[in-house]
Amino acid sequence: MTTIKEVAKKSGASVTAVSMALNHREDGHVKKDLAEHIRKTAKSMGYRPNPLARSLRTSRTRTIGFISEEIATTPYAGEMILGAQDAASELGYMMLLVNTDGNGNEASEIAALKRYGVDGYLYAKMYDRVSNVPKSLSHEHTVLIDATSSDKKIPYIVPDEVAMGYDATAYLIQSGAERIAYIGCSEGLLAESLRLKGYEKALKDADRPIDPELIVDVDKNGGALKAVSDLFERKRPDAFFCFNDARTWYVYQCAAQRGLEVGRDISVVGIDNNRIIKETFEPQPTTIALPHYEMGYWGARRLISMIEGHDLDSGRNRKTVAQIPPLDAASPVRIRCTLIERGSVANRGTAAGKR
Amino acid sequence: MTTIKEVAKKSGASVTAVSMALNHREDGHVKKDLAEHIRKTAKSMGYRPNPLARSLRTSRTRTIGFISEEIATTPYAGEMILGAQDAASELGYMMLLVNTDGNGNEASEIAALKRYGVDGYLYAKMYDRVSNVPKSLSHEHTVLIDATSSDKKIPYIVPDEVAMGYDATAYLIQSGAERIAYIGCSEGLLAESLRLKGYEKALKDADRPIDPELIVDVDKNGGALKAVSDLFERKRPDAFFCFNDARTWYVYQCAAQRGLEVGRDISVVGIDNNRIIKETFEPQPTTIALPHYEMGYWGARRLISMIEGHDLDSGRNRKTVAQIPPLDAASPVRIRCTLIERGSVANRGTAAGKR
DNA sequence: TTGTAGGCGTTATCAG
DNA sequence: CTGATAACGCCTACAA
Repeated sequence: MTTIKEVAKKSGASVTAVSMALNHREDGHVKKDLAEHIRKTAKSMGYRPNPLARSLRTSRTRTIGFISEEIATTPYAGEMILGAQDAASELGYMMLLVNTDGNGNEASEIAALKRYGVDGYLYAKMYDRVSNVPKSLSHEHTVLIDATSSDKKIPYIVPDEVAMGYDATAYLIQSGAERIAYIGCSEGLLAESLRLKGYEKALKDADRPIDPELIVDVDKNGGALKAVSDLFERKRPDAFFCFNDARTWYVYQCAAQRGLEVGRDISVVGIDNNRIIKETFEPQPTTIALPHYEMGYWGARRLISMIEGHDLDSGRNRKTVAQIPPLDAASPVRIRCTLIERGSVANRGTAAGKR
Repeated sequence: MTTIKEVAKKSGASVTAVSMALNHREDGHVKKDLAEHIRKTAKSMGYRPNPLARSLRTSRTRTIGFISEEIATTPYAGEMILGAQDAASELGYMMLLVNTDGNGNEASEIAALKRYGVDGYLYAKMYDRVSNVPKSLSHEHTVLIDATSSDKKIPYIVPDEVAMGYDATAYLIQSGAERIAYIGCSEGLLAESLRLKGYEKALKDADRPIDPELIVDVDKNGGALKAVSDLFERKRPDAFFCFNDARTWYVYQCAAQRGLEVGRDISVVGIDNNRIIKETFEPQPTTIALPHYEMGYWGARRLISMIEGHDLDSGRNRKTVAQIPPLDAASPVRIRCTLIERGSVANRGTAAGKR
């Protein structure tokens, strides 16, 4: 590891000059061409500042802590972590990861992060609900991901569930569907009521009636399958908006039992896509992708902009992000999701069907 | 943050004495009771060493780097990360996480980890294959996870695929199955041939013939379903060992089409368990859990033992681990997996069926 | 415009 | 046994 001192010696300048030049603080301190010269020799020597030494001095580490409850309980955690890591990497930050197991190790993990001097915290939940960051974080730079903060000081970032429901439903309407069913979830999740709200709004905006009989909340396994089956018999829907992939499965299953073909007789839009669905269903359901990657990505960027006290350049993220959330501090960020077409929507000669 | 200097002042000892006492290096340097006294006041002041300062001096950081290719491409990554993080946390280490995207950012991410001074590297792949760590890591403390190293200097840790196939098949044999089919994967994965080997060995050990017609390698979607369907017609197997959850789905689907009931007419043992399967199948397939958590956990422990140059106490891991791998440096570690019964095995009045 | 010196919190060396 | 003191690499007053 080459040090600042060695650069100084080689470039014939003082340590101060080198430090100044390397941090682009030449202002009225170091002559322009000397600064250039220093930077060039530094580069040629492959000089990289030692983050430890720098941090010890500045008490800033250019690291952020990612705190996740039960990282592995959902398959989405990986996406979120990846997004956050991508943003951190783009901005020259490192990410420290800790897991909390719900058994009270949270405090000690956070304490560990504090000791290592992270500049800020990403506090990640695994599905949107009203939540609070622990008091030990409330005065630190913190962003809450995938949960709604009740503490208005803490920015949070959640999927735009209403838009999901709206987009899915509007898409089905556009494609010419007549009786659009909503297969919801009986667990009382926040996402459930919000997606339903979007569904209803889309119908209303299209001057369609809302038929409560087309809306079913189902649980799991046999019971759920039966409930969906009953719906098929009762209302013969020609389109389905499904709360999640398990619900999509029930619909496909019921359709198969009746000899109905997805993409011809019925249309299906689902949320997210399990690997099983990818490897077993034909045609693939049209899907709204859950924005876990984006939540991680924008959460980390937001956090770092707070840390650095200024807005960041717009991200050059390699994944397509439907909408760049504003970075003004107060408001929550709602991420709009992307619709992925997969040919499971019947072409009824209309706009969406024709695409 | 209280510093060593403050502790020195309060306890009336010198900084040196405090440092010695706190690191339990009193040996012949600090009187036993003074050391005790120092430790007590340090504790009462809530003193915690500043890792940055310590690292600057010792050039050891008590951090490890977790390098993962495309963290989010499989749902298992979360498990692996979690396992590694748990082990690190237990042993007082922090984990820095970086992602490599296969587009050549690997070198720069590793360089970043190096600059931050991590003590060792976990190089994680997402399924077992023959692989090498990049040259930049070959002289560092490195453990390869979920891949077989061709460089014999690098320890690696992989699932015991043969044991998986053996256990699953032996279990089906014990439960009284007659015609045990193997539904494999046509992608040519290492896991595929190893699990098949286990399947064959179990049959051989039980003096059962190996019927090639009971062994099918299938791809995905419709083609796979048809192949499994043909197998049902051709051989009427009464038990199935499935390479993964998608294969399990094909079997359930074919059974349903024929009015066969899993757990009564046929027995199924699968690998791993997708959420869709959990929420839709009844009864649940008997499953062999993939050991991603364990690979992460034991990988990190192995790494840290290398870093510290000595074996570690046996882990008090909160998850049950089938077998504690030996920590002798040279050999690869193969993790034996856990069989999880879920009532999908027909009770034919035999040992396994009765459990 | 440049260079010197002090300090961030630790650990390690080396006289007392 | 004990306690100054010098590093570790970097930043930044402040003096030249």
